[in-house]
Amino acid sequence: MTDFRPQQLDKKWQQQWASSKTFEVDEDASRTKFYCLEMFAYPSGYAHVGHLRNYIIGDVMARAKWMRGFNVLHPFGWDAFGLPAENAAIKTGTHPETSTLENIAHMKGQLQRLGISYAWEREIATCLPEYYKFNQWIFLKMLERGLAYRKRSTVNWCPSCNTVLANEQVIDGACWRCGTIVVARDLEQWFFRITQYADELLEGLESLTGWPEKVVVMQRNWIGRSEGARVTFPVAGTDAAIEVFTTRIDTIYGATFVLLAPEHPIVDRFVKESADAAFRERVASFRALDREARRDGKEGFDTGRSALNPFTGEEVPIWIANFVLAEYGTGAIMAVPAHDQRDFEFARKYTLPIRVAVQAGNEAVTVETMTEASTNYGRLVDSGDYTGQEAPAVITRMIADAGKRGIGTGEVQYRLKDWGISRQRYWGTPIPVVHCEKDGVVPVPYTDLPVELPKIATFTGLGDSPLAQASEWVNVKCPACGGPAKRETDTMDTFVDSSWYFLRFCDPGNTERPFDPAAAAYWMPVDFYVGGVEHAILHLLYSRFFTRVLRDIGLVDFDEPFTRLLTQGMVLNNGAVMSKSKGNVVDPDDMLAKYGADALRLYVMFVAPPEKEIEWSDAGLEGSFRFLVRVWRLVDHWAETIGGEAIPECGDDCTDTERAVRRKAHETIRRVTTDIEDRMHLNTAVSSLMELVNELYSFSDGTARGAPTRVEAQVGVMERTQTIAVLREAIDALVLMISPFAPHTAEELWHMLGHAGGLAAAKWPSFDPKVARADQVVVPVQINGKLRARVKAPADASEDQLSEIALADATVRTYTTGKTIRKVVVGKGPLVSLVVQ
RNA sequence: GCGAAAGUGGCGGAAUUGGCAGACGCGCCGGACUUAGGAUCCGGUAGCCGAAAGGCUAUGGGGGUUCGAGUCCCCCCUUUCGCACCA
Repeated sequence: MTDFRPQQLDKKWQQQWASSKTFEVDEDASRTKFYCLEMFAYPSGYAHVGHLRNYIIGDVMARAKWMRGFNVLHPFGWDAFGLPAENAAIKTGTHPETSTLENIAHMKGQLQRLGISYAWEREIATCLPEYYKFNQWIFLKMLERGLAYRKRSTVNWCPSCNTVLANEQVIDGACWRCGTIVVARDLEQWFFRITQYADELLEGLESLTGWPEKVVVMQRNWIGRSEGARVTFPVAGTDAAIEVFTTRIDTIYGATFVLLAPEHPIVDRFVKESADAAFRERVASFRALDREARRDGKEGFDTGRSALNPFTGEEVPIWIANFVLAEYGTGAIMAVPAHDQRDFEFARKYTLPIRVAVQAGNEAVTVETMTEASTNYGRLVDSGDYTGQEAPAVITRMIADAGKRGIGTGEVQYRLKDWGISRQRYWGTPIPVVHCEKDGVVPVPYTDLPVELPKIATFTGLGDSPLAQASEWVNVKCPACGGPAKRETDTMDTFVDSSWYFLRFCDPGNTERPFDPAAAAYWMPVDFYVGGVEHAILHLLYSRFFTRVLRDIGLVDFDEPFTRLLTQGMVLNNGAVMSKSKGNVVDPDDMLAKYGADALRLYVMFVAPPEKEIEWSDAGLEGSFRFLVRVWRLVDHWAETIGGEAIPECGDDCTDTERAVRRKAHETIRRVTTDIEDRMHLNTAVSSLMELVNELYSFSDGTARGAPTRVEAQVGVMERTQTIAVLREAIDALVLMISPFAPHTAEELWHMLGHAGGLAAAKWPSFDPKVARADQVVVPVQINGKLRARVKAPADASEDQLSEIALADATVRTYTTGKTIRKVVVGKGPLVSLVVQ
């Protein structure tokens, strides 16, 4: 008996994989590629077991694919720029670069101790100039194409992080990272024109059949396409006009007032022209409200002005309302209280007129009786020439008429905004432009890339942009005129880094371009992508955007970067997500010291399907460890006896028991293979392997103490070459199939079984349906819907034969004698169902 | 409020297309081996009735379709997640 010492095996095989470069790959046109990727990590310095789950999921997939003959790219890297390192520098004085590189080294060690099969020579870190040079390269390309542009705009400012946030980084009016309430601030910013791709990003979702529906829906909602019309309402008594966006132009005869966002530009004019100090104040106080406060209730006030409804010619009052969003549509709406719930509430609150313009449904809607807005489409009433016509056709007609009369036009609006990428931070990619007094914004020439981050010694956390302090770096000659100029001191949002890193892995050493298009053509798209659902919108949408931009630049020739997406569930402990502050983290190194990497890997895969959240359990881990010990003992027990035997041909000379073991082995191969490859049910794959082990134990009873086994107790049974061959086949298959989950143990066992060469070179076992098929099947018999008997039948029995056998059965006959058999159904399974009366 | 997913033993979870509900594991109970067992092996373990054979009841609740429903349809309850004035 050889002892199972997982810690030694971990070390031995990890060294072996590293020294023989087992997982390093090259393009090979003769082989089918498989690109398996887990979302790269922010190097916080320490990963608890909750962080490790998706790497294990990816590794199981990668290793299984490897054995199935694919050329597997399985790389890893670091999302290494970002706020936490800079915040730490402010606190401790440690330079972000120092702490980041240390953190990377530590976390890399953690992943290596888990035995994840990464092609480490492709490792990338976004904070290195070799990488971010190409953030800058892509930025310049986008600038050339008008996809990167500058605009002055109100942005979200986090007073705590001292930086601008993208819309997507604001959650419920608060900073996504620190939770501080965001305030508005006006700054000159860089934007990526993602809205130019809005329709394409939306349509592309249709093709993402390998993504969870949930994520597709979230993206669709985020893009938020809506078709409608822009209609012009002239302001009475002036040459000005207010444009509104509406999806319900069919209700325009019911528009009884116009609402403006407090920030709407025309409000400035009203304020300027107004002598009323109270009016000014109300405007100012409305503008000061954050999103949170505006949600509390619908508030508004009259501007004293009125607008002309271009369809009716009627004058309607103009109000300012807190719930009208300045950043959506035109920042102004026509209010139709009869047919919009929000307008209805507003009208009732301020007793503004309500007028019905559409009748939907059977019961007529009247202003007097309605208690809520009637929002369904229907037949128009009191709508001039359009009266009696029906939506949606009338909408098309009204938009066309508005166009002819020059009072409106069809328009599509998106909830999606252009992506603000400027960050007033140090630890990020410098934006490669200079500001020249004479030439304005001048791009840094490609030949001068990368614009390297200067070393800054002290981090105060005060001021707008830390880079502004590095005066030697800031002051440069203008690339265009040679005169004095200043570098841009903002850095890029780190989501830029992560929007194309998966492409860099295809060719991480390229110094001329982000990557070689030929390499990307071979490896991309990513076949299997694993990561947290928290990236369902931002990272995944930006990556889809970047992929299209790079396509238009000519670097890739596909649209969608990720074919199949798996969003793994979180790991909870004591009902909560693991976090240091909650004090419920489980340290992987503790677990490795106690049980080894394989038990940890196996447990995390077995306890629940990958996309579900799991609750950490020491007892569960212990159970997985026990299972590995069982496997170890089984193989150890038989290794010598069964060495060198060929795969059996189980003919008539095999016993029933032998045939049963072969059947179980092949059935397990079938189940594990489909569970891993088709269904991603890794938990049931493991349970199938456990069943096989149980079967082999009852066959061979491989106890630790060498107690007489059942098989050995039968005289002469071990002389049967068939027995040995059957065991050999089953045990080989077991070790092969367990290897993606428990690679260290499997490598050692494979070696013990006398196989030359590592498992990565071994072939996944193949399933033989002929072997898996039983000669006899047990057929359940239902009588009036209740299970009453089981009968034995030949596996290839026809439906008629099955009914015959069932009806002849003694138990069945106790239910049928003296009664009429009304119906006999033979179902899949097979199964016989009788209706008896 | 809108949208999505889910609800199965003491627990985590199985059940692939409508076909034997509870695989597999944890826990618990019993046995074997033992000076000992928290090691290992074997067996049992949804609930109720029964000595047993067996029967009855069970997949959040209520209806329906079907020879047959955890699975499909309708209504309701609960939980989780996402979105939340997007005109």
